[in-house]
Amino acid sequence: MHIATPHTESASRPPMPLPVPAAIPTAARGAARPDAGAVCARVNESLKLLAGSVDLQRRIVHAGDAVFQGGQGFQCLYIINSGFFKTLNVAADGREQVVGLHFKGDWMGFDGIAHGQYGCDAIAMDTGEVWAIRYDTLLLAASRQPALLGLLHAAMSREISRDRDSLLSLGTLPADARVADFLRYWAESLSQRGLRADQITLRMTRAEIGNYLGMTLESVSRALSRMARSNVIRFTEKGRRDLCIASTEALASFIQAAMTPQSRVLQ
Amino acid sequence: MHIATPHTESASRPPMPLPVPAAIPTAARGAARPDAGAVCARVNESLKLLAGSVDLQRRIVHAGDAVFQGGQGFQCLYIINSGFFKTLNVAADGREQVVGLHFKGDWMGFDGIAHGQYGCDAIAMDTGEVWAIRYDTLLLAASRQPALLGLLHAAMSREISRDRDSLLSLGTLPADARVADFLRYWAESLSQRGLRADQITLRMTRAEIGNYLGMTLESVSRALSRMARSNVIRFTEKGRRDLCIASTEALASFIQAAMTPQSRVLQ
DNA sequence: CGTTGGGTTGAACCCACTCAATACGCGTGG
DNA sequence: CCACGCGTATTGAGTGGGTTCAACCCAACG
Repeated sequence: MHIATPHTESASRPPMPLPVPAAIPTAARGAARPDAGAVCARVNESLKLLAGSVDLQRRIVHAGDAVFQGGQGFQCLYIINSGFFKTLNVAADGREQVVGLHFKGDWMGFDGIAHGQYGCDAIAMDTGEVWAIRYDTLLLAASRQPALLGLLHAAMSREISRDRDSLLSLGTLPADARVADFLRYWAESLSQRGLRADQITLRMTRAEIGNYLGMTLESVSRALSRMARSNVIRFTEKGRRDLCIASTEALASFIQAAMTPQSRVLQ
Repeated sequence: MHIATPHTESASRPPMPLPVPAAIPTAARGAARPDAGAVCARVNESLKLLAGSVDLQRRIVHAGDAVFQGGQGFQCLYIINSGFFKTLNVAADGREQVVGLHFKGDWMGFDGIAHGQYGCDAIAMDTGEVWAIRYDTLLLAASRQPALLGLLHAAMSREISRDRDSLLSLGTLPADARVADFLRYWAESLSQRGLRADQITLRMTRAEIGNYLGMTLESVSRALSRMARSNVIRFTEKGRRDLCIASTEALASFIQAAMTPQSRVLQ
């Protein structure tokens, strides 16, 4: 695989540098992960900026409420101020799948911009607050305050990156590793919002988790049981939806171990 | 791989406080698919608008060339004027997967906006031409010509929708159906660009297709063989990478048949 | 020619699914 | 209070779809 030559252009403007390094080491590729504190600060700054400069409508939602539904006419983007949300994609033949999990500071509804109507359902997983911002109003405000445009584009860009990470996980990891990676992602999202990440309460049933990860609820249950047996996680006495993560290193090594064929050492 | 329905919604509350139509019929959800002619017109209009109002650099690439690479500093967005491209996502531990296929009129590089560096590799699958547009220059031009912003946002929105459709396919379809759906998507993309969609030449090896669809190259080969045996596709005499699609209806019914458990009727 | 990369097909294995039984927590109503 | 139903979770047994390993074919190419 060799880099394209910046072809000699006829009507090329003089100052147009295209820096293309010859090779990028694999280690440096995934290194773009910012630390939790910085992300937390960015989230709060963004929310403050939005609240101070755009006309928005606050909305309280409860578990099971739909913020919007697929097929509904697009008008608003939604920013999460608090709570946990999932987006549900539905195919024409009825297949449906959870395709995204969303936390404080995340935006929802981007898929409505192109088609004029939302492409999936956004469902609250517990009580929370979302800010509805009319897309046209946002664009108007952004023309006077370019920082708003930066927020919008960064949020869309992050969404695309995240979806591709999900694709990578779905396509290359076995079931146990997918479940572990799901917990890692959830914990990382919490810690990036300034919440404690060692003790997390899943807001989804095993069936929902399995749907999100492309497997059955039994496989999810077995994976969690194996992780508990390996002391990677520990269930609290409150129920089987609250669990403690011993250490992120243990999680990572469990994922790595689950990827090798001869794992399944202890059931 | 059949998944239990995630709609648990046990906590259904009477009020439903949002301006949400009570129920959206499943048939109306996926009905947002515009016809091929309209898409083709939109693509050409967009390219013309861009070429006429933004400072861009044309670049010729050949099969295997990288337009940009993950980890490289973000500066430009790339619009495809001709050719076929794939985007490759690479995890920190070395796993890599094709996460997107891109055709004329598509944009690439969105994932670089948020993190300041690209998150995946963009590779040409044959000879083609991309237009490089500096992101800051584009924003500047958009401030005087809001239509440019509309193009950008629509392209990002479509990218997000497309990624979610991929997630749905990976998570809910068995191997044979995924391969068939891949062909359907490819043919649809061609027809939306005004190219003939009944006779397509795959620009990927079986291994690449399998990687994109989360399966092995042998499974891809077997799936294609079964489709050929079922007269859903037909290989041309030129080689095993060119094939004819008998009819889109046959493709759709093959996908549907592959989803039911008791398929595998004829080997 | 021999070599190499891509593709197909068969056989055996195994991970994840299906089916099933059991247990647990919770709200409801007798 | 307990009984009951319901949704959820766990675990086992058996099956099957997809993988792994292998052999083989074919076209391109030096």
